[in-house]
Amino acid sequence: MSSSPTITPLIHKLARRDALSDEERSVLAGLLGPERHVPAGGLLVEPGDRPGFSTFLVSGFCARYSLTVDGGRQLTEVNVPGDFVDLHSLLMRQMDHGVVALGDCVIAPAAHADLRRLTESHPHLARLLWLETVVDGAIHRQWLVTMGQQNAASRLAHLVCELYRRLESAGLARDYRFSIPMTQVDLGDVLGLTPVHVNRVLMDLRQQGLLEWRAGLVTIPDWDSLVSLGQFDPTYLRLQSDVV
Amino acid sequence: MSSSPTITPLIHKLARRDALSDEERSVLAGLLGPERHVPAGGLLVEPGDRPGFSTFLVSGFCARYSLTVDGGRQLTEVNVPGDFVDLHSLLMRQMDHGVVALGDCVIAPAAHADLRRLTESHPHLARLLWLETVVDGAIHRQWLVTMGQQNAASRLAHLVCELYRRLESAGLARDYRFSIPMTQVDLGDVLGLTPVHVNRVLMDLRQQGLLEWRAGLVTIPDWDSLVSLGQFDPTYLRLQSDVV
DNA sequence: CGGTCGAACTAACCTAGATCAACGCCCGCC
DNA sequence: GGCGGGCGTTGATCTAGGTTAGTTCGACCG
Repeated sequence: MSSSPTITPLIHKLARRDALSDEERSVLAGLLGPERHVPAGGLLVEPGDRPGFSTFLVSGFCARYSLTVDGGRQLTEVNVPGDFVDLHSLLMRQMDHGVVALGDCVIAPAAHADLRRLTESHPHLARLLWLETVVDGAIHRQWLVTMGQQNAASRLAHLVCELYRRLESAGLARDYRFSIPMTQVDLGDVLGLTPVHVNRVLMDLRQQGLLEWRAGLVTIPDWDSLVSLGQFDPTYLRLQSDVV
Repeated sequence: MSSSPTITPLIHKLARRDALSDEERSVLAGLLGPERHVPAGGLLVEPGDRPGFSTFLVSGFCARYSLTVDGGRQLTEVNVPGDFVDLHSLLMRQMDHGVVALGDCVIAPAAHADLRRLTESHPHLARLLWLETVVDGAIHRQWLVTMGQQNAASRLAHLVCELYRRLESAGLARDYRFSIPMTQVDLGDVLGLTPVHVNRVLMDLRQQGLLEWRAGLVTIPDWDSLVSLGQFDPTYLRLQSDVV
């Protein structure tokens, strides 16, 4: 069980928030189990599940979703490589939502028993993981603000800005372009819009030269304008150090 | 510094989720500092603050809010007595949002230094507090679902159901009635609606015999219908035991 | 090589909710 | 005892986004 390269994104991510000792790094290295592949559209977790482990996203993209009784689907967060998609299931045993693979994903489990043991033996690491779940909450709050106060174009702009910064920070985006396997239907489920209207907004932003989103490839020709349209302020993502 | 009655709602709340030892109870009892009063409309925390303590709501109601550049205000959670309103500030130092008193409030601080010490010495308690922040995230997710998928009337119905169950669980509501100092403007800021439309929806539900909301006093004549209108399922609130 | 399926795109029409503008009520204040 | 400011209420009008019902195009497949 030597440390696999799987874990390095997690170490990088936590170390960006606060310094990690060598010992802490080696504890993290022992946390993840064997990798597993999930095809596009597959479910990593289903609502109501009581998993015995939390799932770490090694590569690919997935999203948390909830279904409504009348057939609606709302995506409540998009996860990028380096994220724990359901770390909170350590505390809240039964999943209140599912997680769907947007494209092909590689995931690795971290057993709850090990995580619980970690909270006993390594409180500083535990606080860093706690912070991960707290940042999820901050992302949710920000999405609530955009849903409640901004129109479709602003919401879309905000989402693209958030994804770009998070991917950039994970080393998966640069030069204002990135690729992500989300269809216009998926976007509608994130933004609370119909696919038809997503398309209209997308065409509109394209014509204004603010955004290209074609075949999973996103290009941002005018970052500043997109930021101001989406009223995007990245503070809530806590991508810089924030000692805990 | 003997234990004040201030702390008992917190002990009750945590004990509802998992058994607490006498020693854990006494640690909690030593956590809260002296009470402070905040008048209606006052700010418990402002965006950008870096508080050295987390604020516990002893009595009254408050709400987390974010402001947008064009003058909008979005309330992202309503807090009821027994809630920590900014427990996450222990991890995420700088506040990404503010907290406003909806009516007169009594609050008590828990020093971050003490909380951090608690995570070292009492991991089980730490996990219970972690769960508190995780439940906040679940509430945010549920609100995202209602914002994205439900119309004004359903959103309002859902909010009232959530408030009733949370207040009931805190011993502050029974017989399908409770009082809460929220104006129609506040409701609009929660639901992402204009006060005008909140009023129309309220009048409508009143005429249908589903809901009375007058002068801060809420009455639910037909709980089942309100639940089904709001598609309310209380699981996400974790009001029952959920061993951690 | 035609057939099917998923995804992007388009157009015509419709409604939930916003906007704007009053008006009444109550309560605290000068 | 008048008066100004929240708060609730109402009506007329407007618009962002939903609904319905397509077309197009490329990828895969038998």
